[in-house]
Amino acid sequence: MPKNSSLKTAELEKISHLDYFNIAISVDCVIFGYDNKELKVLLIKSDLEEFEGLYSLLGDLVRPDEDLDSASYRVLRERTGLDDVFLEQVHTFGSINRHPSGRVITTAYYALVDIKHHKLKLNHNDLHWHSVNDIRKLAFDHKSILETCLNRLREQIMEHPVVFNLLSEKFSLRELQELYQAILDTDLDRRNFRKKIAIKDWLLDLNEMEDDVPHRPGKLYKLKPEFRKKNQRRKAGSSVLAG
Amino acid sequence: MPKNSSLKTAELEKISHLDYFNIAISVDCVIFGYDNKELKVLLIKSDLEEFEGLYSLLGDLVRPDEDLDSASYRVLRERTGLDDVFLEQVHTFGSINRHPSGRVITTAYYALVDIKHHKLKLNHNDLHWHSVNDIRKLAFDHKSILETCLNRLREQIMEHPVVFNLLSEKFSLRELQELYQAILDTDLDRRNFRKKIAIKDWLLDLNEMEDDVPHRPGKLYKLKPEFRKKNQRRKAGSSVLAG
DNA sequence: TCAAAAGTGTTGACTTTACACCCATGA
DNA sequence: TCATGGGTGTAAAGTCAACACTTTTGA
Repeated sequence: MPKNSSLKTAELEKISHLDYFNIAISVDCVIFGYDNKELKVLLIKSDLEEFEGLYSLLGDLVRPDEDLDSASYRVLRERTGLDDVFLEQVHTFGSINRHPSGRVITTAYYALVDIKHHKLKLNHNDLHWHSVNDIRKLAFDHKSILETCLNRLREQIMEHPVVFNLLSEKFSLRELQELYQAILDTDLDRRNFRKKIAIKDWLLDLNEMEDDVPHRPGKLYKLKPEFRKKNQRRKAGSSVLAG
Repeated sequence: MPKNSSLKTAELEKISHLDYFNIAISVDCVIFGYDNKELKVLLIKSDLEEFEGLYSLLGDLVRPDEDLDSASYRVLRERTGLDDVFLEQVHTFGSINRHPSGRVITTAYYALVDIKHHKLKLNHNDLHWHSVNDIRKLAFDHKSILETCLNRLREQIMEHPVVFNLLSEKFSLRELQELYQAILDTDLDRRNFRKKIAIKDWLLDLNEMEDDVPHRPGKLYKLKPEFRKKNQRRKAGSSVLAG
């Protein structure tokens, strides 16, 4: 018994919304990896004739029964086989003509994966890792999406312990510094870098040494478990069901 | 003449997208104002029966022929009459059940307006300014959207000259400090605050004094013109046409 | 024995914080 | 003459950037 007769119910409003269900929504994932002292991004050959020869980010339309985070997580899982991955929403791109097939608004996420993880299996011949620095042109507005995500990554890395998702579990301080340098595209002072990392107190000294380097080996560290966060929501939800 | 016959054209792909045109997309604006030493937000009484008695943010569905920024700008203009407003995208909320009328994904923006601007005209009886600190419950997931936008605002204000959009053109350093305190919900040291603002070099000394205060009047300042940015894209586009 | 990187401290510049007094104005 | 806020400087603590030498290891 509504007091105010001008109130609509959700059911009634649904009808008037129908006109607007003609914009599609997608997610695009900027999947970063790290190899050979370079920051990489996972790209696929575009399957649209309009963009023949160009690469694009990995994305898909959002399904009616999944939320945005799940959709990007699904894209990631389908393309890489990985299911415990750091993933963060960055920005939504909604220019009218950004997609030649029609009106598609896309929400961009960035993901950080260990390019050497044993579970990583690229599921498609046209999927390849590209050095971020070498990328000139991408399909759609994906170059601009990539830049936005790279900027976000750069803002995050000194404040939050995220880059460890790009490394194997054990790493030396040299490897860590090289990774920071690759992301920031700059050189860092070794002593200052080590001091800064020490203050954060993110690392656990494993009392192990590198054994595969052609020079004096460094100590190995791993991220303290309390700072691992990756994709919490998913982990909680699925691990109960998976038993 | 495509070399690879598996390439689709955009026209072909359009068909397979049709299944997905059943998610609506909206924008929601967290419109901040400042009055009486309190940070305010503009809310409207929800017109959905499900949320009777609750307030909600100002939003609307995105039209097929407008981009996201334009849509949020339109909401702002329609609701406040203002057309030169600071507006920034914050985050996109896409939980499956966030809207009782169906699947609606929303992109949140925050706006900063001068609550005393002579052009400001609230176009609806159920539109009111609410103290951010007093808000308990909002319709939909709007409380969480508000919190996300408030956090973003707090992150921005020391780095970027944005808060001036909440003040009249001329203001004293006391007014500016009170505004920062309202946004951050904390007290600031007067001398340190003034030093910090002086270093930014954002302000122009107008060589005028307050004349409406019951105590010693302070100097008046305004933001240097080169730091005004508000909604650049719109201004550029419309001013040419408007002549 | 050489090449490569590990490991490690100090100094100066700068930034941040805490803190107190006199002044100008209107009521 | 009182209450209110305007306006101002300094010292101590902390942070940041620059910089060099000795050690360990593998080749």
